[in-house]
Amino acid sequence: MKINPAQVLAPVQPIQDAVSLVNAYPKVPLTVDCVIFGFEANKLKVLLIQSDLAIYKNQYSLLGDFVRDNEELDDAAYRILKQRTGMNNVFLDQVKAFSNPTRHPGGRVITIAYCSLLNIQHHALNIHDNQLDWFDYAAVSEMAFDHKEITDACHAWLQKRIQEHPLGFNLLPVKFSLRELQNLYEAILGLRLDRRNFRKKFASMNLLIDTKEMEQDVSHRPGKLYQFNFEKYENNKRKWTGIDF
Amino acid sequence: MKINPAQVLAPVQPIQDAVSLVNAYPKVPLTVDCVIFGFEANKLKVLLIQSDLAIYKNQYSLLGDFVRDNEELDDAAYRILKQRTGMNNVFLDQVKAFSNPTRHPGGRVITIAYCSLLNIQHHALNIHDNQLDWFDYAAVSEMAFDHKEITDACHAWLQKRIQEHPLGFNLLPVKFSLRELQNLYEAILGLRLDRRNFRKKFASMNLLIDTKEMEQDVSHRPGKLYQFNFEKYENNKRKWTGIDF
DNA sequence: GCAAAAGTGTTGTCCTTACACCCATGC
DNA sequence: GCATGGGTGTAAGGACAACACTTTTGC
Repeated sequence: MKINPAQVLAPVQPIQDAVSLVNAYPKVPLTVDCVIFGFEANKLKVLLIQSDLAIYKNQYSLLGDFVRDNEELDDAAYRILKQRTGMNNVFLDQVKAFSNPTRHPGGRVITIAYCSLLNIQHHALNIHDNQLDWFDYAAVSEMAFDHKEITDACHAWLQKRIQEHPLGFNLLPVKFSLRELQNLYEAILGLRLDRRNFRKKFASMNLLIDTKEMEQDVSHRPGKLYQFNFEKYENNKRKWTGIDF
Repeated sequence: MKINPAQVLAPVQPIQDAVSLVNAYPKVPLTVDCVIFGFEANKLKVLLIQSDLAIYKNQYSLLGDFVRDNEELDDAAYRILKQRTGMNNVFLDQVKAFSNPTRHPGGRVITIAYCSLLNIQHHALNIHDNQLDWFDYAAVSEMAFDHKEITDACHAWLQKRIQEHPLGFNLLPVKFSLRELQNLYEAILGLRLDRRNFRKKFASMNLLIDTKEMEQDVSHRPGKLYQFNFEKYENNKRKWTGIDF
């Protein structure tokens, strides 16, 4: 881009009317899309809906909606989550904006992707719509729009986050066994972890509360059930982790 | 939100015309804002411009612009960067979308924040506009719009990222001394690091190339100059870092 | 020779990894 | 009693934190 020196050096006229300035901006359709992860049968699951667009017949897409007038992005994502799952107080975090001009067949639509984690067994979970289904994340290879790309980005985000923050507990019941927790990490990270070292690691954190309860209805020796001590975690977060790359 | 069961169970009519669907979406003005960091005199700097809005007279704001029709967000951010600094090939990464409906006095504007890192001494750096200035990040307490919040979010993002990825080199000349590198980390992280351990850490990574050159024009014993070996880094990235929170 | 920063090693502690056996329960 | 996973300890190696003195250069 060539810069016109006269223009650069011209005295700046303050803009009196911010409203007319904003009205002169081009406007774009904006949506949020929620990548809703669950965990069941030792698999990471993702909640998808049959696409309602004819050109994506028989394909599935993320749960999304356009952003309403004066609606915060976080609120829009919560609205979708609540509407589709009936649940409140669900983990939700903004991940990334996707803006490829050809990502939507109806023309340019920019979307903000959110990652949500919820407990599939939660009593409040209420999947109303028979177009909705849980899919194995690992088995989903094709989706409508660029939703596969968005889902993969959220999965990568989750892999990294789960190592550094106690997010994973959102995918489990409030009370869980160490085996469930380890299976969760293994499913998300796609690797096997040493059982003794895994348990030692969590024991040394001192962030698991022993509920004094045991697993029920398992066909083997029942394990202890724990709760995560979010309060203690929040009070002891540290910031410096050390340079490492 | 109350769900109407009749509506839920009604057979889904595939939408034939994606274009008219998208045309029915509400549209919002969308901008990108670049938090451009530099490093000089052992301070983290941020490049700001005098606000052109009358209500923010004498305040400074980030470099931003609206997103053009069919323009990718990344491209919009690069365009702003190139236009304002004259530089290409600058580090740039999307950080977060900000959507508070009252963040812009002219009405609702959603913005996508980008973090950019550049070398203030780079020969190609060409600050055309006399409304533009570098400010100490630590000394900026007030900015137009929600730009202080955005800048702080990018700073927090940078603090975390610099510990895990070799971003910091973008703020330094291609050839730099270990002292410069350590000063950079200390400025960004806001803490003091042990010099011997810092040097040992980088030595043990084997990612610094000894240029066999020395600092010039310093009033003390000159240090060796190094380059970062980006190629080797890219080929040896590892993914598992261990659970730690 | 003095000021300023470069350059360098060791030790103790902690964390991580690898690895194997007995125990409790359901069937 | 057998299958299944629960629960546990140790030793070696690697990373990190703390710490002080000599060297080189400009002035």
